[in-house]
Amino acid sequence: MKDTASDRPPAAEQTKPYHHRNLPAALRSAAADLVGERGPAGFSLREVARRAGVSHAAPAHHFGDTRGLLTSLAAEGFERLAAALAAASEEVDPVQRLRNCGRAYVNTALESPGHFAVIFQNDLLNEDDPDLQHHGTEAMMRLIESVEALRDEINPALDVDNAATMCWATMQGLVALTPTLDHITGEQGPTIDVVIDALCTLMLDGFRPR
Amino acid sequence: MKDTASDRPPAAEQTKPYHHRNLPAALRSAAADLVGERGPAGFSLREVARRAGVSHAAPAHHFGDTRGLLTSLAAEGFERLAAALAAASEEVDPVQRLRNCGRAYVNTALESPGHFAVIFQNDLLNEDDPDLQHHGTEAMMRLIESVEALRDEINPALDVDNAATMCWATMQGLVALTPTLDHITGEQGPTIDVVIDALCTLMLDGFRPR
DNA sequence: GATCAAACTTTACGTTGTCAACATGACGTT
DNA sequence: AACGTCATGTTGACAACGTAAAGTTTGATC
Repeated sequence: MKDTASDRPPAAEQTKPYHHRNLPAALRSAAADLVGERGPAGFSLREVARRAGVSHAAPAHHFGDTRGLLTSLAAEGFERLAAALAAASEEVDPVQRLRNCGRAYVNTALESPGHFAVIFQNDLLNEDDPDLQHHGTEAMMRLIESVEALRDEINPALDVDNAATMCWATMQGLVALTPTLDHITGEQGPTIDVVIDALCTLMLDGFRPR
Repeated sequence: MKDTASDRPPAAEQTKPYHHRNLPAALRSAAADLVGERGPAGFSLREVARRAGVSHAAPAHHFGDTRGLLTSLAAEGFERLAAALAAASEEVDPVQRLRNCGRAYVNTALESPGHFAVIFQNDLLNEDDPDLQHHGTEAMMRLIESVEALRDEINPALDVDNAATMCWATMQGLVALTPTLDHITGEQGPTIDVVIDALCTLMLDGFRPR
């Protein structure tokens, strides 16, 4: 029964902190997989523990409770988003830069479906968690910077906060609704890429002075 | 114990079908309240039954299981949305009409938070439910009709499906994200009404020919 | 090498969703 | 009017879940 935990004594690649090399990350990963497969409703702390190969009470020592784990997952999602937006912001042309941000948002969401399925579900999260707020504001700031660059380029009167909120809401709405709308209209909706580009064009035009 | 169910023998307004005058509707109402209070994660079949004053297994006879009840709730949400969009579509000016639809969407969402909290959570719903699909397509058709009217007025080349998807995604994204964004940015975000009107203006301008 | 705290397991308890069995009321048929 | 039938609602049971408490193992530090 106990050889399973000791059959790999060497393989010291990382500074294996304790028994498990990195349980919190493993649990986050398993949680992301599970939520990605079954959605937030199909999530179960015990199932996550099972997939990580630990007992059902192990997660509590790192995340406290279910909300703690999902909050950590959401924070990681914001972290990935912030990184993707930062990478997309290397483009010098402000117009192209915002378009890159739009693509980066949707790509990140599609690559991390488990993270983005919980990111805006406040009833599942500890909204006051410092990590969550930190990475959330970081992502928002990346977007705001891109909108500011756009303002400086095409329209000094552009309301940055307003425009950034519109961008974010539009992107997230698109990500969240596309499957439902496809199903409602009979799997026949327009491709998400097409809608994204159309939306970016529409917003960029709209942000210009009259 | 049994007088509570028989203290109102007359008052035969509706053709009270059986014991309870209308349990399915009462359960939907209780479910909407509960989801509105605690979010989908705080939902519980037994708690809903408790609030409706019936035993914990009563809902199963009408909705099968939890998914069945939430699916019915979502269908009712789409029904309300379709009705609101229909009312908003009485405006004759196509531009003002679409703006009305935007306001109607957000108002309906704010008036029925429980319904809209589950409407796009596919992991909670039976996506193939006939009622859900019926009212969902009905709502979508109302929106498409308004976009068609706009196309006929301002731009014959407008891609209606694309534009309608953009409108819907934008509105829902706004409704879903506003609380989170407010919290992230420190309760300081722009009012939702302002963002809505700005978004409508932006879209309407964007839908015009170059 | 003994000690201590962190990491993990085990056990236990209350709640939940769902199922089967049961009771009750309404309605049509004869 | 009696009866059978089915929809309606209740009761009891069971496995899975989240969480807390107590116990066990492991790594680090003195």
